[in-house]
Amino acid sequence: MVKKQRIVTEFRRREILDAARRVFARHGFTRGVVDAIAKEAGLAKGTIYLYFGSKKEIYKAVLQSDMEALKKRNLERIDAAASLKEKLRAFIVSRLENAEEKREFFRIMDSEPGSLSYTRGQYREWLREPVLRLAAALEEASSRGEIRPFFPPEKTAWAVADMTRGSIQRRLLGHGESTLGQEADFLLAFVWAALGPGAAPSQEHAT
Amino acid sequence: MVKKQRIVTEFRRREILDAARRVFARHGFTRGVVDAIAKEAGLAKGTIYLYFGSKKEIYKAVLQSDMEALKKRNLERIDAAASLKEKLRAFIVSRLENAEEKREFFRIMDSEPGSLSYTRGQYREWLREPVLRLAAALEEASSRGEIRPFFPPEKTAWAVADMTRGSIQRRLLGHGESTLGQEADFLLAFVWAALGPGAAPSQEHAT
Amino acid sequence: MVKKQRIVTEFRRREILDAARRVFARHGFTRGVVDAIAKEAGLAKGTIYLYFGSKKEIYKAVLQSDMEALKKRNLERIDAAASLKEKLRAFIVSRLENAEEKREFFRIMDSEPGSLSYTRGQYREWLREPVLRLAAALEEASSRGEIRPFFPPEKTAWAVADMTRGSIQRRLLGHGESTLGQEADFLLAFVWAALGPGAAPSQEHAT
Amino acid sequence: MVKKQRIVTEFRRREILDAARRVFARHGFTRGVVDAIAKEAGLAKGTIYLYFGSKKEIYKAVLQSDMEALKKRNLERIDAAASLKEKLRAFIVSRLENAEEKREFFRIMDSEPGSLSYTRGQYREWLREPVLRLAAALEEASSRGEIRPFFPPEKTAWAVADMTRGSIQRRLLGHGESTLGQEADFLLAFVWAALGPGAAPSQEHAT
DNA sequence: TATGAATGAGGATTCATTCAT
DNA sequence: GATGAATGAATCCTCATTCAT
Repeated sequence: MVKKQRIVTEFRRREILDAARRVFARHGFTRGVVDAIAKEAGLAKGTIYLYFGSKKEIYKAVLQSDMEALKKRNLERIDAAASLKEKLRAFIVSRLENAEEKREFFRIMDSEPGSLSYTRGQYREWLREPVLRLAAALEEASSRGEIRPFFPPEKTAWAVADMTRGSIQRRLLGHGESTLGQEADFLLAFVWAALGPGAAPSQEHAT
Repeated sequence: MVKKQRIVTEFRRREILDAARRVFARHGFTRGVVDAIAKEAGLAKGTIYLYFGSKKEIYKAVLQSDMEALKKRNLERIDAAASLKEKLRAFIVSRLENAEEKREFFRIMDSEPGSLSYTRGQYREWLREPVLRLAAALEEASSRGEIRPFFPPEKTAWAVADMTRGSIQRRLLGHGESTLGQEADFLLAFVWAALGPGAAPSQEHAT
Repeated sequence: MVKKQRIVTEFRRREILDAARRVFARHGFTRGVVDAIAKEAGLAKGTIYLYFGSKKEIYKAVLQSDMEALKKRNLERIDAAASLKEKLRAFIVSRLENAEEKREFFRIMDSEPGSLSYTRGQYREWLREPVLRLAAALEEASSRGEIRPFFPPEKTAWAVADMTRGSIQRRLLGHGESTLGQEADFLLAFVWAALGPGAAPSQEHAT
Repeated sequence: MVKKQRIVTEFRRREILDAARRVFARHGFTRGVVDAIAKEAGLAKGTIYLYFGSKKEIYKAVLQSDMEALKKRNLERIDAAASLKEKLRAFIVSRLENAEEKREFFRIMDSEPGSLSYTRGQYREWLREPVLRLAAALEEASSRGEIRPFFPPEKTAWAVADMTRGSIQRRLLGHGESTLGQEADFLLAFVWAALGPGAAPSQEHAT
């Protein structure tokens, strides 16, 4: 029954990652001590090292697995949407929901990255694909005349991502009084106002 | 001559903060060791503790003083601008320039914060005032009919801040091939396209 | 069938000792981890502890059993030899051959002993008997006038053992370019030159 | 007064090395814990690391410095001696005396080497020079007809070293009832009997 | 004031040993 | 008997902070 072995091992790894995620979310990487992770997982310290080679590896695994999952979900949502507007909404809503659900992961992302010269870069890496997917949709819509053709698709897509991210952070900090839906509505409306069909941008009183 | 005392003390503090900023920018908080700061400042380690109570205090002071200065400059630039559009440009350009110039500070902001459960929050605190200033300008312009009245001023202002921040980060990571000016132009154009006078946003095919 | 039990047990013990010998030879006592021994023996770690109480015990058992075997062979060879010279050659050659064959054991002996305050002492213990046998032969030969009567038999026997040991070590380190036979020939010739019938030693130009 | 700094530092290093030597002599490398070294030196653990980068480095430094000193003394003694016989005595006596005086060092050498794949090799390295010096003297004496020309000088010199080492070890283990002088006398007599002018070795009943 | 040597608490990692299955 | 997952004591090393000079 080798299969069972695998499953148990996988289960333990997941337990540890879950514990680690909580600990890292609370204290960041440096102060998220292995002892705490072990305790949180209900295991002895040594046991942790049966499943992971080092604390850093745990950290990376937490981020990796979460990012992977989130990216996947993100892309699916975008792809499932038919129109550009729907895709934009899918991107925004999906990310806001992810943040709601994976609060801990986002807290880590928001907390202690660069020192490891890993997190931040990895994070953008993860974002890149959905953003590029969005950019492609923008480009297509632009060529079809659905939206104003003035804005470079990739820059635009990143701008959408940045605004969404800001919303998420404010929500994580408890600064948001509006609901998730309101937040999404605002962002979509704002973006669409900029992109949507209409007069060329800033043709009046140029700087 | 107590005054002179003061001045010397202030001078030393500044020296230490400058050294610390460089060190923290290079290595983050945890790995930015006091020894390195002392060496960078050309002082003995013990001396550091004559001017600051702890490493954390130094860290806070670095951020505090930088934030303060940047905020001040930011506000001045906004206030000096006459029209809303100019104010928006002032906000965006000023921040991009700040990032260019105070690269180290921004690298810190971008690197190891939350673990201290201090940085990130403080950062938003600093941003808040300029953002609110922008929001006020938006509100006024809105009431004067200069821009579309559909978007809540504060949310809008934060969105502008978020997009700008994203640009800064991409530039810090070396991902930006465009010049600072191009970046600013795009952001302004995008924002203005959303805000600018014209048809109401997304009144067509509502979701 | 208790007997069968015994046999199986003995077999397992031997398997473990063989594995342990290889591991200890490669890594010494401290770094020769039980895990490695288990793997080498094709057993689970826990199983090891069914046959030995502790890692130290395994270590001792390895040395003990090897020493025992080597000592036995050594004594037999000495006893089988007729003349003193033959006995000397038997002692030297036997040890050189042992080292060749039980390279691993000698590598252990040569590697990490004293820390356990056991090995080194044990090693001499093992040597003692063959050395004393040699000493007895020397004494007899001396009394029969076969060799110079000037040297205390035991000291002499130890000297022979020491020279042989040095040769072995140099061979283990790869420093020996000469064959086993040449090495033995030299040692025997040297010893015999000192002992052999002839003028009294150092009677000329005394110190 | 930079000089003073140097001296104090050097003094501390020496203190630590002395403490470490004692600890390593007692427990070997693995079990000679840094804590014990610190305590033995009357310092805090952290202080140790101000003077040495790692435990291994301390260990190497102990051996290195001792070997260096001993080698130097050894060579001087050999060089100071006029005749071959005197040189042999110098070599033997010097090493026996060294062992007496630097008992701890020899205990380390005798205890836990190979695992570090450093000690043992280093040790022979240290020995090599005096041994080769001796070999050179043997060769010369041989060519001058002072001693029998039958034995390869280097092999002979190593044999002398091996016998001496054996004596030292037995003394360290407390097995020696004879005085240092007696021990030296025996070794010298034995060697000289083998080398000294006289009949060719083993010309009778060859094997 | 300034120094920098000394401190020691804190944290990651290893590995002999145990024990439930 | 056999297993190998789990344990946690033991150990090295780091670094913020103190303090005698």
